[in-house]
Parts: sequence; structure tokens; C-alpha cells
Amino acid sequence: MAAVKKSVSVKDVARLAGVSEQTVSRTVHDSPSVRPETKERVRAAMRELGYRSNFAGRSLRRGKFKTVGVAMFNITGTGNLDRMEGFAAAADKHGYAITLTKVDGHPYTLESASSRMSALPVDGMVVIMNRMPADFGTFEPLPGMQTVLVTMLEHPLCSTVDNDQFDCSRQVVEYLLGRGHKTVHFISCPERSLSGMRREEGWRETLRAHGIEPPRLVRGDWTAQSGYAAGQALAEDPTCTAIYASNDAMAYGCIRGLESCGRRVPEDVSVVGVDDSLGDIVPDRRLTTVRFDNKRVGMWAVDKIADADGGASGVEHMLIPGVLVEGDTVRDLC
Amino acid sequence: MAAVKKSVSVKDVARLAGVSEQTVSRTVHDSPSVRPETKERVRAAMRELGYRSNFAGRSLRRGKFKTVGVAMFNITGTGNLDRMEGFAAAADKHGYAITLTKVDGHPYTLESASSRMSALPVDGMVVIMNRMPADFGTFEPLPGMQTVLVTMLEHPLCSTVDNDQFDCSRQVVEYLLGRGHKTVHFISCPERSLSGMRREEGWRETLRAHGIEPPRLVRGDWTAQSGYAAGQALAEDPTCTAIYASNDAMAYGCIRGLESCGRRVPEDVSVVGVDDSLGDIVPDRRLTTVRFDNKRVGMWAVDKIADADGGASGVEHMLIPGVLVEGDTVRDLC
DNA sequence: TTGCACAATGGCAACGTTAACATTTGGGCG
DNA sequence: CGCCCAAATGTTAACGTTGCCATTGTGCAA
Repeated sequence: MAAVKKSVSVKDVARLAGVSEQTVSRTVHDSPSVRPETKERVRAAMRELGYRSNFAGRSLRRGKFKTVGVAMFNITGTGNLDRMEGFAAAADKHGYAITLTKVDGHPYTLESASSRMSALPVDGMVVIMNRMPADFGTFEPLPGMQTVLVTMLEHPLCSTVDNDQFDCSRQVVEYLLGRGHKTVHFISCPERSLSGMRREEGWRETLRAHGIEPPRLVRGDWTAQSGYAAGQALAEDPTCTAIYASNDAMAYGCIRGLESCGRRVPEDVSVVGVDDSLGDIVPDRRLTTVRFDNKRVGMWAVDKIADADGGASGVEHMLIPGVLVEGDTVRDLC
Repeated sequence: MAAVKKSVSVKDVARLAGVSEQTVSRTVHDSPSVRPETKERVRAAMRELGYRSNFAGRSLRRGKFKTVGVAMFNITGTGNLDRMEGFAAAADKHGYAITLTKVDGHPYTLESASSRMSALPVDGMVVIMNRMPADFGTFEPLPGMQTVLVTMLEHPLCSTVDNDQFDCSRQVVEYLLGRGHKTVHFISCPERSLSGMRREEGWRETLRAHGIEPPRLVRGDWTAQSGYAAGQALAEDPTCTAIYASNDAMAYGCIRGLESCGRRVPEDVSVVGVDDSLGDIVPDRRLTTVRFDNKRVGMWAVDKIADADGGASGVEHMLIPGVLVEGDTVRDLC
């Protein structure tokens, strides 16, 4: 009955290979100052013993974890999967790992996210903000812990990154005006959504910048059902030839609502959404929409932390523009 | 100019509080054998110095990380977000953290996931399998590393957990037969999908178990477009009164395809999907579908690892049934 | 008074790794 | 032949924490 040793350490490998612990360490890091034949001998010993370097020992010695923490108040949320893909991709690139943590949203503060992370093996942290934390203005990141917030608001002490919601609306409105539409009607979202309100501002201000007084908006609640109702309401407005909905579900609902009143899309009315979330779900339409690069948002956040770890610091704010994807729900009036 | 000390350790706290390091440690863990007033003094010192316990030191000493690694070949995939929600929730419950890693799928082996994890601070690992790894049969988990696979296949050495795809089909078929339909037509998916093929088996075997020879299936490709085509094809079959599609996108496409041929849903034909992925996207239908509890799948995996850490081991295989959600796309013929 | 149990705290060592410095070896060159 | 340099390897200590055991103090029964 062989006693199972708890774990294999450099000491064991060193003994078997007949070298010092330091030489083993150097071999692990592929230092050029170890003779190739010695390296081979050490590697053979590692293989034989099944050596795996111990993360805790290394981190303790080095004072670095090579890990980025991600704090989320809600895991489930549009775009989170793509963002995580970005986190993972960037982490991989830098040789980092990602530690994911769900933070209780009561209270909804950056401080609670920060203190949660402080006990974990991370060199920096990313906080995904879905709404406005109570302490946004007063929050100070932990000393030595690079902190990046995923939000479109700017913070004096933390770098921030997010999709550019304002620019998204600008693109859509200018696209529609460029197709000869005289104005653009808007289906908004509940007022508590930060990003939704920013889209609304973009719509309003872009119209004004073109000398057009924004028409009365229709307030929706993100669901296709509310878009359907909005479509029926707007079907009666003869000045309405172009509709911009705050998301794709409402855009699709709107199309069906318009059609239920006998108005055709895009022949009579053009419709544009945001999010590119319909994917393959709808068979009869290719909705014109704006696609956001959430993966890039995630990558930027982790890149920032990894770079800061290498020396360069400095607070930065990044807004990443979306791309308008042309479908077949917009008519060119020119 | 105050020199910034790298980090505050128990030693610093002990000195300031006038106690030994051990007493500080005991206070951190809220040991009952420290006088309340001493504890308070130590806590005050910790606050004053901004003490945060060092993860590496603790892990090194204890030999445990209180962390579960999650290896994914593809981050983006149906249900992954819900699974992660489950990972995070269960981890939270046990005082664990989650470390997320994207594993390169070339080659697509469990070994590559395992060796990737071995260098990270984790006590156990979860691998999300999307397809069949080349080494599924021969894989051996790392000694001392509890490994759970998210797959419906059983493994001799690793615990496994996944949605019960077979039972899902059984539920749907029996539901439709129970509503008086004489048979159930099926829209399948590409043959490379493990879970899709299992759904197909479930459909076929349940029909046979009821003495019904399965009709010829229509092969789809997960998209609504393919469902649309399938709907048009099935519209001409007078024996077809009930259709079961392998996912919701195809089910919705199928409905639109049937309608384009003048057949009404559910009056003429009943349609059922799988996944509950339409959500709020479609305004005019509440699709009858099967909802999977991916969060529970995720929780089960992490629970298993945390429990194993506490002693109980043993390989287990868990299939979690979905729930049929009634919408308004099925007609009761009875 | 002594002895004993128990509560509260301290001292020491070890977890696995690696930076910094020390030592040995081999070779080229004056 | 002796000197010096560079390459290769070894030795020591420290990172922060906590398990184990030793020590001190306090109250109570014999």
C-alpha cells in the first residue's frame, strides 16, 4: 500500500533529478542558464513524479496572481456572454485567468463588489454595472487593485468602457435621414435603464442637430408585445415613415403591429432595431439593426488591467461604437 | 513622503494591536477562544491598517483554494449564461469562487482542459462539453482534482450532469398524444449535435413505445429559415396534425411556414418547440415549449465538487428533466 | 494550601516557490 | 601557468498564514 504524498514539490523533483530546487525552478521557467541536458533530466523527473507547480506558493513569493476578477450583479443579461468571451480571450492572450463572482445587489454599491474581490486571488477587477450604484461618485478602488468599470459613465478614479449608445442612435437616425425620411419616430424603453436613456438622448439630439423637432416618442418596456402596441399606434400617424426601436424585440413586435393594421414593412414604413439579438429566430425578416461588439468591450477591460500590471497605469474612458447592419426592413425613399 | 508598504500582514496588525499573530488569525476566523474585547482591539487595528487577508498565504498553508475551475471550449452557446448563473450561485453558497477558462479546441480533448486547469488555483473543475472529446473514453482526472463533466454521456471516472434530452422528447410526444394526436412529426437538427440526436431518439422511442411507427423526419439546421421550409413541406401532409421541432427557432419558423401555406396554428396543426428561447422576442405567440433548468445543472456541478471537498466522493450521473410550458400553439383534439 | 481544569494567548515551524547572492567549473588569453 | 570572465548550479531566506503545542492566568473543589 503506497502512501499517497499530498503533492509533489520542487524539492521532490530536485531530489530525483539530482539537482537543486533552484535549478528545477529555472527549468520550469525555461531559463537560458540551464544546460539543455540538465533541463531534460529535470523534465523527465517532473514527468515521472507528475509534478504540477503550486499556484499558491508562486503567488505568495511573487506577489502576483495573474488573475482578473469579474464582479457581476446580474449574470444573466444581454451581451454578458459576449463580454465574457472577450474577458476570456484577452486573459488568455496575457496568460491570465478570470475569476467570476456574483455580487449581491443589496445594496447595489461598487464598494460591495470591491470588498468581495479583495479576499480573492486577483490583481485587478472588472465590475459590470447594469444600473447606477449608490456610491458611484464617492467610490475609491482598493490600493493596488486596478479597477475597470463596464459602464458608459465616466469615473474619476476608475477606467471605464462600454458600447457607445449615443453614437448608435446617431448612426441610425442619420442612416434613415440619409434614405430620405423626413423624421424618425422612436420606441423607447423604461426610464430606469441607463443605456436606454442614452439611446433616447442620441435620437433626440441627432434629430435636433439636423434641424428636426423630435416627434412624440412611444414608451415601450423591451418586450415585443409593447413594440406591437407601439406599431399599431404609429400605424395611424401618416407622418411616420421610419421607426427606430430601442431593441430588436420591440422592432420586430412593431413590424408585426404595423402589418396587423395593413401597413407594409418596408414599403410603407421602415423599421430599425438595436442589438442584433434576433439571430436565426425569425424566419421572414432580416432586421436592419445595430450590432455591438461586446467581446471587444470585455477584451478592452482585461487588456487595461493586464497592461497596468506591466507598469502603464492611468485612467481611461473608452466607448466602442456599434456597427449598423443592413437588413431588409428599410426603404430608400431617394 | 510616506513609504507605501507593499501589503499589510497579520504581523503588522498583531504589532499594532499588541497581540500575537496567532491571535490575529484567530480573530479573522472568529474563533471562540479569543476574548471579545481582544477581538475588538484586533479588529480596530485591522481597520486602521486596511488589512486584507492574503489568499496565497492562506491557500499555501491550508492546501485548499476554495475555488472551482470551469473549462469551456466555447463560451458562447445556448444555456451557458444560465449555467454560469448556477455555478456562481452554488459557489457563493459554499464560499467558493469560480475561475473561468476558455480552452482551445484543437485538439478537442478533456486532457487539454485538465492540463490547463492544473496550473490554476482550483480544487476541482467542471468541463462543459459541447461535442465528443477525442479522449472521452480514456480520460483520467488529475489525482485530487474532482472533475465534473457537463454532458449527458456517462463517464466511468467523472461525475456528469446535463439536461435530460430524452425525457424532454418523451414529455412532448406524450403531451401531444394525450391531446388526441395520432402521431407526432419531428423537425430534427444536424447530426453532429449530441443533444439533438438524443432528442431524436427520445421522439422515436416514445412513439414506438406507444405502438406508433415514427413518420419520416424533416432535417433542419437550428435556424428559423429551415423551420420555415419544414413547415411548408409538412403543410401538404394531411396526416400531420402535430409537429415537434428540436428548438424554438425552428418551431417558430415552422409556424410561419405553415401559415404561409394557409394552415392555421393551432387550429389545423399544433407545434411544440424546445428551449424556451423565444422569450419576449415574438409578439403574437406563446409557443408551447420545454424549459430547461440550466442554472440547476450548473449548481449541481459545483455542489458536487464542494461536497467532495468536504469528504463525500463517488462518481454520480445526473440528468435534470425540463418542464413543458404550455403556450397557445397546441390544440386539444379530445 | 494545593491541585486541577479550563480559558486565553504566544512561539515556532512549515506550506511551495523563487529572488538575490554565493559558489563552482571550464575555457580563453596574456 | 596563472588570471579573469562567464556559464552553470547551489544556498539561503522570505513571501503570509495557520496548525500544533507550550505557556500563562483564573476560578474552584479537595
